[in-house]
Amino acid sequence: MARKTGSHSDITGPRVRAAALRLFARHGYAAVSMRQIAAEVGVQAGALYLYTPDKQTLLFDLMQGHMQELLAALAHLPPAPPVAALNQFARFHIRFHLDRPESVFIAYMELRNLEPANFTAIEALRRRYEAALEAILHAGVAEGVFTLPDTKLATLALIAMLTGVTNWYREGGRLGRDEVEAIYAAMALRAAGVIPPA
Amino acid sequence: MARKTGSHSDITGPRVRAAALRLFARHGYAAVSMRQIAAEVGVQAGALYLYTPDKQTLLFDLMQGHMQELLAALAHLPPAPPVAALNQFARFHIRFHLDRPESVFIAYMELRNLEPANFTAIEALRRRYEAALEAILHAGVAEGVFTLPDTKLATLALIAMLTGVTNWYREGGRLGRDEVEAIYAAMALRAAGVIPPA
DNA sequence: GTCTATACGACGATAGAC
DNA sequence: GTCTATCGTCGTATAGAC
Repeated sequence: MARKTGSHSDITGPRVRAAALRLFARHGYAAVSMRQIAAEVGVQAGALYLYTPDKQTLLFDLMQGHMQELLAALAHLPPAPPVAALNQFARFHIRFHLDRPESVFIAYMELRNLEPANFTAIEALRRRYEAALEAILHAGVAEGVFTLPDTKLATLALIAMLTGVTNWYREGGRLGRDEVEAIYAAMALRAAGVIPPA
Repeated sequence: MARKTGSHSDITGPRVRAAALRLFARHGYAAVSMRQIAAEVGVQAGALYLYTPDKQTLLFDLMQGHMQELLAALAHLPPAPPVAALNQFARFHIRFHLDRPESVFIAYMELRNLEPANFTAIEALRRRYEAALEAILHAGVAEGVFTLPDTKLATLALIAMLTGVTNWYREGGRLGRDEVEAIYAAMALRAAGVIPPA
């Protein structure tokens, strides 16, 4: 807040993205103006265009970054047999999403505000994530440990259920993150037809 | 399209709401202008204000109407023991939501665009719906037919799973509505810890 | 790298003619 | 009941000073 001029290109860029993330998540892409983002960062509106060619690209970069981070983190999960893999996937999904409520909100709600070419790119990333879960379900059905009439539909149903956690979870609430993770993972396993050991 | 003037108050009102519903669902409340709605109806922008005091009220009326319709339809389900009641609820939820994809989309995505007082009113209606499902789950746990560590959390997880159907279902796709209903209901029952008879 | 100033159009909403 | 015309504001994006 001290100096008003000078060289800040390496820190102002991330701050622009952070402000856009917060504001888009809270009010929605269409409802947020470039002037608001600039005010949040502490610069004038015109200065934003040093860091992004336009508002649409700002949205796309946030969404693409989120999806790439998600896929990169997913790739670090160790291989496991189907039941353990589904349990691991569910817990990973809950944890990852609870860590980034704002990015998640944008990734799911602002799809329709992407221009066609950008939408296609994000959809492709989303499908790669879904394919990872479907592979687990498919393997489990093949091994006879899951009971699922349709792995494609089950994939979408499970992801919707797990992602729903972001609609209500609040830090410091009745349940801790580990408890929430455990309960959701157990429900996911049961939904897949696994009878739990206990 | 024929006559440009005359008395239309009884049909123009519903047409305004229908146009707003379609446009809000497709592009989002904040991204839709009163001029666009007017163009869709075939009147000038100023004429819309004969049917709604402002844009915000238009959104609120759509959401409130949707939730009231949902609760009214829910109230017509016959009483049943927990397992049958959950099966019936899941099928009802899927069917109702597939019948109104646009209203559903708005009801879930435009909450943040409601002014505080309107938000509170819609939230109260949503909670009444959730309470109906939780009552079923609670009764089932009490009778020992459901295995759920937390009925509140399970309520939200199940609703998220079931509502997710609207994200991908398209008329004329691979699966018919009855099949989708059956598969989701079976997954909901299993997630609640019911071991299916088959 | 950030500022001020501005171009130009669209916004929600209203007033008054018909 | 709908129109045209308009108010005041705000939108994205750009130009040029420093």
